[in-house]
Amino acid sequence: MKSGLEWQGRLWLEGPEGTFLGYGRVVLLERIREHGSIARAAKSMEMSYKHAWDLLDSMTRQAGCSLVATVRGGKGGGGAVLTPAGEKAIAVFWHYHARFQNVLQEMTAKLEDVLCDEKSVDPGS
Amino acid sequence: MKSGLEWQGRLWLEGPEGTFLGYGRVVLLERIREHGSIARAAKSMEMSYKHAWDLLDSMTRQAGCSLVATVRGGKGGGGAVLTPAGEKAIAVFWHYHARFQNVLQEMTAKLEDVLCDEKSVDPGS
DNA sequence: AACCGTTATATATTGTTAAGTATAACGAAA
DNA sequence: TTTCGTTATACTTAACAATATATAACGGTT
Repeated sequence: MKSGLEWQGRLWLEGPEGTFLGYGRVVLLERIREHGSIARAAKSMEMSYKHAWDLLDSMTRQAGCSLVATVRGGKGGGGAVLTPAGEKAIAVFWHYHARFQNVLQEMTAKLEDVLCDEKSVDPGS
Repeated sequence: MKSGLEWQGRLWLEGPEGTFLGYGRVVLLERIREHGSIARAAKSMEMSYKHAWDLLDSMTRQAGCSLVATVRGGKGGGGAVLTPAGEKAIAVFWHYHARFQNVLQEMTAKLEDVLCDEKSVDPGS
């Protein structure tokens, strides 16, 4: 990384309605697992409840099943826990995300120096 | 791709000020090469001139040299052509972008079916 | 000298995305 | 039956990004 530049990227799983599973959505799922409610999960990542709910709604519609099971009323007012599908979604995403990051890192390592000196246009290995 | 889902991603080269080189910026450079002016390049991709100019300015500052050489006044009012650095930027980006797309395609091919049935949480190979 | 389409730059407008706010329904527990 | 914090939903406001518009400078050509 002689040039001070590095390859970066975003990864998401594309579904029929656009994004199905991406970084933010997976973090949201993890926060729900951690906090036991959509409201507290959203607050913990400075996201509005509405936005969080919309994301979950989008995921649920595209997955064909709920990734979280919600409860209204009752002790504590209700809450939300991950379904097995929700757990799997997290695991699958991080699995591929790790690969993805490795590729970016390799690409950065191979990135040769500078554009500005009068050299060839060969992009490298 | 049994599930109808596919991995998608965005790739960019990160510099000191954020994005240095990404898909849209590279297409802009190519359009400048094609049209010979920033104004026509921007119009050809339904981008405002200002936005195009800002992108070029950002690239120039981060590269440490101009990726396009501009001329004001004169025949036709002026224009812009790519510098060798600009040509190299295009070549480098597409080189890595192709790799990147290959990885996404491989990942999609390995993506196993569905989240919703009661199976293991194993993310696959 | 006047003209032209461009670069370069500033300011205003639009449009989109997310946050903010409000309200109703929920239902176990006190 | 009242209370509680939540889910679920609608509506409003704010933040941001990009477009749109405006203006000056440029300099070869006519």
